[in-house]
Amino acid sequence: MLSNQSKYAIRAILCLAINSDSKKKMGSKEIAEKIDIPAPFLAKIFQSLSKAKLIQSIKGPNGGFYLTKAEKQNNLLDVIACIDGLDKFNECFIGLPKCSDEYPCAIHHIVSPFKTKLTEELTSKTIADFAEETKNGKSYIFLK
Amino acid sequence: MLSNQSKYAIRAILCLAINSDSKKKMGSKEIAEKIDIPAPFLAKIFQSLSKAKLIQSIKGPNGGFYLTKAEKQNNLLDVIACIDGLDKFNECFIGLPKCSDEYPCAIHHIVSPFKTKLTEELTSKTIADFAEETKNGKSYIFLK
DNA sequence: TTTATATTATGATAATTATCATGTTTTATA
DNA sequence: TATAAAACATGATAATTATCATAATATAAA
Repeated sequence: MLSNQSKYAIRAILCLAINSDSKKKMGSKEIAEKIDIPAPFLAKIFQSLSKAKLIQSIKGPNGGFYLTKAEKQNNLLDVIACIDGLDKFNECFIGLPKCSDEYPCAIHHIVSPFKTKLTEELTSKTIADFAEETKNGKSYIFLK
Repeated sequence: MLSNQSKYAIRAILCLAINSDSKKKMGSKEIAEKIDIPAPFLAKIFQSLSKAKLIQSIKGPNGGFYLTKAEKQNNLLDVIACIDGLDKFNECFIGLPKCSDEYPCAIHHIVSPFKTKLTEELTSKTIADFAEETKNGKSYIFLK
């Protein structure tokens, strides 16, 4: 349902949301180390996110990545859409090319409400919201 | 969460449950064509299922695959466990190596109840149950 | 006992995804 | 203006997954 790339992107962007702003940028290596994922891979992911205007990237000394206030108001489905595309996210759980409420797969009635709920959560809550929860110790983005 | 192999395995074993018994076996090619998946790949999947005693395979002329009554009482999580293993099925949605009720990821509270429910459905309902629903037109295993 | 049919077993190829490495460009600052 | 620190861009490698092909084995029936 999600590629590793998307998973990493979500964790990384939450990390940025928590620790960065225009005055306090972060290097991709620093973040990669923090959330324990391969650094060059994250660099590549950040390029995609940057092109899609989901994160800020500043070159040169004291450069790095950060999120503007506006960008912290984006949601996580934007991130998934940017990396994986939404087709992958929406595909049928047991791989039917067409699976719908009208012609459902065997477990559609379980998966469908979940996906609805998840999609709602991933669109209605902002990155800032998720970051806040993590700050408050309600959830985590790295666990060794 | 599920590999293509598991997805195919589920659809194929349901196809078997619906169309086969000890007197009416099915060839793997026939099934592959019916549910529109690559035939040699299904043959490989059937080997695994056969070794795990989840399906019957009879060699020679008029041979083929089928499910005994007992095998129709198995559940779909057995199939997933056989092909992917349960680790893959249970892994965190955003890839945290350790994600639990105590130390949850950002969306654990959504994913966790879903997984509980899905696991329950996939263990409590038998293959025969799912097959019955498909026979009754309540769900589908192939849709072009 | 031979033959045809079907699975079994194994390995080769292809495609995708993930990871790593390198050189280029940008830009703040000394 | 030179330098160094950082992202950018690109491509190479590795690992995993999916797909395809072929030879071996088993067995019912002629």
